[in-house]
Amino acid sequence: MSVPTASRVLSGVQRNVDPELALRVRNACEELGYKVNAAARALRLQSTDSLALVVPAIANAYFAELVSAYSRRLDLQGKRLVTIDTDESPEIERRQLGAMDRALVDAVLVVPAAFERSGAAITELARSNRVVQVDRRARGVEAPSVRLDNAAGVRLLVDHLRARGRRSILMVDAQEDSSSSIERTAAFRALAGPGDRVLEMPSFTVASGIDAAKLLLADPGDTDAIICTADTVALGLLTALQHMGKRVPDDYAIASFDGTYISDTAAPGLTTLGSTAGRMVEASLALLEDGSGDVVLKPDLVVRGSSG
Amino acid sequence: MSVPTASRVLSGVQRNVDPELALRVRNACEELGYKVNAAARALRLQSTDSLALVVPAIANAYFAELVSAYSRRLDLQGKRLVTIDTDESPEIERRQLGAMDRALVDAVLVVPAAFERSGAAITELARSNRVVQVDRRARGVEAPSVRLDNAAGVRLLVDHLRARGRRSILMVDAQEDSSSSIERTAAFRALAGPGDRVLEMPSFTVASGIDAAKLLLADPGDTDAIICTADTVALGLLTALQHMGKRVPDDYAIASFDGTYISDTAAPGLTTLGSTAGRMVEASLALLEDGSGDVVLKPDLVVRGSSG
DNA sequence: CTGAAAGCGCTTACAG
DNA sequence: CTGAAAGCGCTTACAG
Repeated sequence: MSVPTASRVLSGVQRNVDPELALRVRNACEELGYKVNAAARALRLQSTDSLALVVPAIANAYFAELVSAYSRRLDLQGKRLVTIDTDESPEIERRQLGAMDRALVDAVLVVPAAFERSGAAITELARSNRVVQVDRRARGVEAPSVRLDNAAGVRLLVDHLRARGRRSILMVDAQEDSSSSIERTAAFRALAGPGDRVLEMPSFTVASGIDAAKLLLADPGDTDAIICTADTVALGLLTALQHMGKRVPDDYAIASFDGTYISDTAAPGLTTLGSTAGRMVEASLALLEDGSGDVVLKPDLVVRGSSG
Repeated sequence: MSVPTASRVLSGVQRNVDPELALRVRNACEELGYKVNAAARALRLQSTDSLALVVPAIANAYFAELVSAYSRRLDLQGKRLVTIDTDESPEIERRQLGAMDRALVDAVLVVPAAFERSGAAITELARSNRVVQVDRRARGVEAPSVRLDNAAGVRLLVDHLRARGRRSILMVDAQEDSSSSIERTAAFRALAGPGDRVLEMPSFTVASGIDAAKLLLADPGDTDAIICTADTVALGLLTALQHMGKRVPDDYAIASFDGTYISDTAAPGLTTLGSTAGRMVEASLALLEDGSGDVVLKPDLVVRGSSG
């Protein structure tokens, strides 16, 4: 019963081993609590069965759902997903990506923390690892990407609100330097009329939504509709507006982007773009195989009570 | 310029290297995009600088905040945290823990998916890795644990609601087989009077909270106060009750357990137990050093508008 | 200060 | 079917 034999049994390689010997190997492992050393295996095989997913903020429902979608999908094919939270900080992201060796994960799926400041670390990482940018891009990075057609999403929401008779739309965004924010505000400004405006909050959180409601009521203008670039923000805004005596959708129609579970459970339900998590997962894993190009996903509209 | 020299430079070991040689090494690495192979390093050193955190559901705000707290804390000391989502499934948990080799992470922090069915996999893992159970325990596991004093938490909430004049309390829990659920419902039943009751929902989600509201209004009894065992559930319940024309806290006082950002942003704010994430992180990392025993954290009460 | 050598624990041609 | 040997890429006594 030699080391190579044990290896053949344990790694399930298709080379016949005497069944009785194999059984003895398995029993011995059981008894001794022996497990194959993953580092040695990775060193020898030059591959692991795990992928890394790097997200800016796991507490954001949108990213939490993305993590779940990847986890379930990869578990199905016997792979592991390790998730890293960069806390929206390009510095933490740089340190984490720097430590992410090809030897530990077969590939890295990254949602860049920032458009301007994430590029260098991701490009550096892409020198030695397979990398796909998910949901956002960073400036100047060659690695393939999967993302939403944000301009189309904005158009869908704006057209919907106008069709419902709304005249003055406020877009509530977070001034985080992300490619999706940039694309969304640019598309909105291109479509905007004189009564439309943009409000930049500090972060994609429920708290920002609440603050946005206060700012809006302090300077209501003609606004009769609101587009939030994240469900968490929309939730805070909706709740705060109601708490301050406003009716949704009567006084304010609200629509949002993410299509997370939040949109379905708010009261009234939030009109949003449908979740793209599933398609994003499939497209990014396909890009990992194939290797190049950018995938842009078409959004669709899910109408609920919040938009009237 | 030999391999050992490069190793000394790159691993920053305290052995003097000629500064000029060191510089040449660094330049060469820069140019070639060379990075130390983490698997080889782990194999040689028998340690990595990363810990694993295994949680049942990252989309649950409570766990999302726990992940963030660990991430920030470990980033500070130059370590990495890899997070694994088991989707509340003991089967996924078993596969993930089985693949989690000592060679890949220095230790595993695990929130068991289930009380009864997680024990075997965690015990098995503990044969070869340092393991600490966080927030929940699994039956029969020797590994140390950090958790909330759930009985004290229940007492705090019940006493508070009674002091506010409430007579009939409903506890809304999820029938997931977790140690915290078990401890909370047991403590509640021990304190309960004839008008108090327990409602078991399928999961710790906003949707369960909404369903709980419907069930409650279908059979209102004398209930005038509700304790939710998770903020997400409380949020769904609060929103749904308001939507169905009930006033909080006038008709129903609500209190919850987790103390996540949700409790602070609901309208009215949720009375909860204060967040223990920070203390849980510190205590669990200390246990990793020291090694044994169980830490039970004392809860405190944070009173907001939802409890009257 | 620097390099040759051993060894961490695997897997896989290769020889038998 | 089975085992001896080489080598994955590191780090660290050891010798110089």
